[in-house]
Amino acid sequence: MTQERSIIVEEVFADHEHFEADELVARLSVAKGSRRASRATVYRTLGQLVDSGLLRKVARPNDREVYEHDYGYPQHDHLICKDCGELIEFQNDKISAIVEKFAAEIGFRIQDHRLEVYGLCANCSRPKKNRNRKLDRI
Amino acid sequence: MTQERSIIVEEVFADHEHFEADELVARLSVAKGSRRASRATVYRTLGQLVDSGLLRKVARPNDREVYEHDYGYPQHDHLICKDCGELIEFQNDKISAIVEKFAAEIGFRIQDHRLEVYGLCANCSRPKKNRNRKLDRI
DNA sequence: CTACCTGCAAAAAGTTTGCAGGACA
DNA sequence: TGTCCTGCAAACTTTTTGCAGGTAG
Repeated sequence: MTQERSIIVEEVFADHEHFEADELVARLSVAKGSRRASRATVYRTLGQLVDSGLLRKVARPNDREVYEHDYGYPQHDHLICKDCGELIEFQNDKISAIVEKFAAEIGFRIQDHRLEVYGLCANCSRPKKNRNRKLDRI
Repeated sequence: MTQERSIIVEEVFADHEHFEADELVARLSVAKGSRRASRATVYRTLGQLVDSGLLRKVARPNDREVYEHDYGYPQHDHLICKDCGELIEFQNDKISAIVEKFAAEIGFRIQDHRLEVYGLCANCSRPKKNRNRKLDRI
């Protein structure tokens, strides 16, 4: 356990938000009381946290892997807003059951799954907000 | 409609297999009776086919986008073997229904979804075959 | 003391894009 | 003829890796 790993783990588990590797790198590349960590170390440590089951990769909305806590949290999936990028968690006992039944029939051994539902969140699907958004971009 | 686009479309819709962009590029970079297409054109055309709803991206098993026909084919999802990479299609009326119900409750407007179930296919989960596989790699 | 870890910078892998010339209609 | 398309190569993005020096235990 090194200083770098400890600051990475602290930052990752400070809250239960979803995050991207690059964003974490950005937060950790500015020194916090002489503690910081480099890009390479952040990626290496994230890989270890995933391997050890503390984190999992949940989606890839913009070609960047999104991570979330996996230890002690129930299985769930995500709705992903294509406009603002928000991730909404949702529970799914039945879906797992359906998938498991099918897998059993064909002898497939499930390790995990990933359900990504794309669309527009309540906010972004309001016409007026959408129009403002588009104008803002010009 | 150019020669290049027509050969790409022909190749893509020649069968109903899943495919990766790079593999398609490889097939099309060798001339077929003076007809071929470059990497850039293949990527550009694939993007258009996805936008127009003829293709969709279904998974990303090895950091490469996997495409399949979307026009005229029923909604389905995939089991993905982590060992051999095989994609197994499976139908899922109930899953869509469950997701739609939840989305409706929170005002989320679904556009599409992607369920990727990872694990080992019947073949690869047989202990003996696995052992052979590992030895083969050395 | 030894093994493992870090940072840097360069490499990788897949995909996108600028540009100059070429094909479609 | 004008516009859109193609091919090449270079650019880009995210993530990984080689290497030389540093830290944990």
